[in-house]
Amino acid sequence: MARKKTSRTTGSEPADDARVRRVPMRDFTRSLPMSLLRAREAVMRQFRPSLRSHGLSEQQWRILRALAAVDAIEVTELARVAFLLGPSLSRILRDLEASHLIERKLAKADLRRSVVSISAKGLKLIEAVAPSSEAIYAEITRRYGARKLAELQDMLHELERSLSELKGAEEQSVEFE
Amino acid sequence: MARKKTSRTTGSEPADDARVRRVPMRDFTRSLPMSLLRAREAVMRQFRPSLRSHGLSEQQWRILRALAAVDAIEVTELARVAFLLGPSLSRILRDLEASHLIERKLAKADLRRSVVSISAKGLKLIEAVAPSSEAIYAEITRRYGARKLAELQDMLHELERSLSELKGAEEQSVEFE
DNA sequence: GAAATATGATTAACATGTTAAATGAAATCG
DNA sequence: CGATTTCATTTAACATGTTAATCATATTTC
Repeated sequence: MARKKTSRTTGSEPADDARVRRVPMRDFTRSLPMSLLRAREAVMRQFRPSLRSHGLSEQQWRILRALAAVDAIEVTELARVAFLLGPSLSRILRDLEASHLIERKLAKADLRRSVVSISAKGLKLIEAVAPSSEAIYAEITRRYGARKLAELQDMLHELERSLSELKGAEEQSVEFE
Repeated sequence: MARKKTSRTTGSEPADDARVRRVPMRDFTRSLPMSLLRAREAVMRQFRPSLRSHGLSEQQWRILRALAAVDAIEVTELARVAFLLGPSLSRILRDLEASHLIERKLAKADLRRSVVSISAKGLKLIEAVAPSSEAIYAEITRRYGARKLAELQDMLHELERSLSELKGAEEQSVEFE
């Protein structure tokens, strides 16, 4: 029974008991998801200008880098390593193919599958972007500390690992609705 | 063993045997942005089913929680604490208001600003979601370890802090084009 | 005080995230 | 075999991310 709307008068300072949080929870600005989101944004903010100057989105860059590390790869596996959902990947591959940065062909053993590889043009683009990308990464490492960075990565992977078996607490208790 | 692009007359690429990576870079699947992305996804995967069962998106939940902690807040400040861009926030507030989960009024001192607060219905929703949310957070803490979790948070904040002054390495060298 | 400028919020346009449905091909069942 | 089921990918629909543009109000400048 919040009575905040009753005071549409000038007094933004309510005369009632409102004004303090009514539902005590952890300070969400310090929650783990928020910390991870902000940290990631702080990192990506460093890379985006460089990528953008080459006309690449963060996701396109992930895909090209994944492709540069292999000869060819199936779409499903590419989704896994680039950490993209199928529909997003499908659209981005369509555009990358139209830009001639990648190439596709059907897997002859299984016509449902298609196999993707990076083109010469795509490789050139990576070669153009890589120096600044590496320089930025080096500067981040320098600022934060190489040892600390490695430790952070270990802790992040351990977090991932420790949650990998969990199945989303009580959705079972509601999923029948 | 498919050597797919041997027949390309791209010229610029040497005729070396493809199939291995040609552009040596760090393994991007272990890059800091990817580690942060995967860790965050592993965490959010735990919360999403519960939120979804109450018809809430992750962003809507962030907004409601931010509003529950204050009496009222201006849109710009809300964007800052909920870590959302203006346009996203604008759309979500429109929908939350239509659902009567929040209320808005103009700031009388400055008619450009609007002030948002959570409604009684919104508070009830938070009270309904909070228990499972807290339980999930507790389980994550239990699995990963409370001390380790606190340490991880510290390291994430320090990463954020150490990058806060950086301005995006060499976009200056390209931004005039 | 009127014109110019700056600011807060929204809208526009397009890319991506996300879930469900559709499509086409392979595998399995009968 | 033929029907059904499973699987890989795409398409559809809608929410959100992201940058630019717009709109209304405030502030500044002259």
